[in-house]
Amino acid sequence: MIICMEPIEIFKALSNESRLQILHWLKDPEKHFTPHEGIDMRKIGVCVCQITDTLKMTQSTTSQYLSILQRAGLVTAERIGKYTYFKRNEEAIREIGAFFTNEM
Amino acid sequence: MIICMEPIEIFKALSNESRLQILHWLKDPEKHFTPHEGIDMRKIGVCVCQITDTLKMTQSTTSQYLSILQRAGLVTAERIGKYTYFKRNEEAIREIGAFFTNEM
DNA sequence: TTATCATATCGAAAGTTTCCGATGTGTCAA
DNA sequence: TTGACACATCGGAAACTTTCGATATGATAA
Repeated sequence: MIICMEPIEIFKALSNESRLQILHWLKDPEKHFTPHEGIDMRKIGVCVCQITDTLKMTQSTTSQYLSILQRAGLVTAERIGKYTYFKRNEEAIREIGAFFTNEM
Repeated sequence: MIICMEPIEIFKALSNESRLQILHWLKDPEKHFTPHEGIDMRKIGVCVCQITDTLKMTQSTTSQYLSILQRAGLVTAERIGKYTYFKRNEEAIREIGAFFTNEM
């Protein structure tokens, strides 16, 4: 187990339709977002404003939800210039799947 | 997918220390409960009053938590005489693990 | 049939989550 | 160096969850 998991934090983060939605969109970012030029969405991520648009909630709510997902370890953030790009933490998600299968 | 899953309901059910605890105890019932005579805890389950004792919360809370776990499909209940025996739904739990690994 | 035990359900106080608008902070371009 | 944009954070109203005690329901035994 490389990533330190707080199962309750993870399950809480996943207990909300919008956050589940975001995680799902980020699985296939090309389908749901337009890339910034020079940014590979799959490698770097998607910025908060694009997620805000797709989510149809305020920037404030989107930012909070992303930070809940980040604290749970489900996504990672990278700031480039004025944008912060979020992408799935596939390794952590795989480990949670394994945890569920083996420990639950 | 045999069992109909509501991921949000499942994650909500798992977002609570006591409910996670119950699910964990039921994995190895011999370790945490005393069997009723003639009842194989692994096959039939554990009654609400024993779970109440181990949980150290009221009967009312325990009963509600079990019913949340049941609605999420994580446990099943069987009434025998005046007792209701709850046990893990191993198949559903396995499917949730698979769902997590494949769909999340 | 009534008393008793096991369980479920109701109603409520306290705590948490959801989601917002307003405001603060970091970055870049003019 | 200021204006504008992207993002984070604060404070709060409404909705939901946690947990309880009281009470209802179901089953059995006397």
